[in-house]
Amino acid sequence: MKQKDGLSIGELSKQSGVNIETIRYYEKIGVMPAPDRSASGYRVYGADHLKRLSFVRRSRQLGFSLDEIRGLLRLVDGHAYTCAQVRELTLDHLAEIRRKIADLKRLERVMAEMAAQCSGDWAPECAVIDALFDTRPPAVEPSGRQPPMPTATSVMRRR
Amino acid sequence: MKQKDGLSIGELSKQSGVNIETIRYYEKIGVMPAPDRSASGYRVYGADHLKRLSFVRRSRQLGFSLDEIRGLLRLVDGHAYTCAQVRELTLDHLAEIRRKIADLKRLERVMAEMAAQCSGDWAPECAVIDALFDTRPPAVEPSGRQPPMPTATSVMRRR
DNA sequence: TCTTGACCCTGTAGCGGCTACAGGCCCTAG
DNA sequence: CTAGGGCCTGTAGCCGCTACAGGGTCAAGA
Repeated sequence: MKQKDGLSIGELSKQSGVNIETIRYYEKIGVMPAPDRSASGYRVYGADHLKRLSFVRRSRQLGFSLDEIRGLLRLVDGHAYTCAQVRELTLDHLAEIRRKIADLKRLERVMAEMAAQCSGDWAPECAVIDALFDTRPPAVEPSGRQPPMPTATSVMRRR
Repeated sequence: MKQKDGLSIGELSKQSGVNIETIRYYEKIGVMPAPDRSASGYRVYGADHLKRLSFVRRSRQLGFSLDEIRGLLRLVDGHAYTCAQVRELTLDHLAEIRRKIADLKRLERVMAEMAAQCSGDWAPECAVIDALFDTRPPAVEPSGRQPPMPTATSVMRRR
């Protein structure tokens, strides 16, 4: 029953580096097209699916949101994109990345200053805590509203 | 019925700069203690609540997760923290921020290179799209698993 | 005194981008 | 014929909020 280039979802997952559950999720939200099914209902993918999924993965790694990726794919699918359109999306995204870097650098400076106040000895009063309890408007004012700020804990959980 | 220092949730919100809904959320998840209630069931806050909420707000702005903030507050509440403990949390967090900056700088470089390839003229083939379709492992390998990557769309929605 | 409107209450559902089940079916090797 | 791996659907959870719906309360003005 195996057709040429017919990949199971597991094979597609391995070749693309995208989680099986994520592939199904992409299908559900319309980022990936629904593939053919085998007689028993298994998804069967072709080379085009692999190509598209790689596109999605790479775009995600570059920080594009799924919504932006949908936009890019719409352009590509319609063969109706101009280089200028794509360039604009790219530059928008680049600006966004630079804004985030600037925000994080401000954070870095404040945190480093706080840590520097800290002797490291035991002490009942701590400069960091004092600084955090300081109710004055903090030195770090993000350039926009701050993004969800993806939590150092996600990393801490990881270790 | 107004007791001295008795703040309504709306007043607390204004003075702390934290959204009303967010204050109630903090109470629900145990970051803020449940305050007294007026006869009619309204929350009544005191100066200590304002202080604590400011602490939370400031810590959030510095990128601490609510889980980390809970940790800090536990130390503070127990009066059992050593400066060294706090310092360690701070330095962990600082390292995390620096990691994110490094990741974003890699992104910035790749995106800038892609955009530079782009003439901006109309063209049926586009360097950016080509680069995204490139299935080779991308030049940008985040140092850990990449965080949720809080989407440029949240910004685009904003405008 | 009554009415208006601002405030407050609880509870639930939604966002993005997955991940992790539960409870099943299918397929192949031993 | 059985064990195990894969696959299927559907739902619930993660974080840190935000936005309702559908009520109760309170103070100022007519």
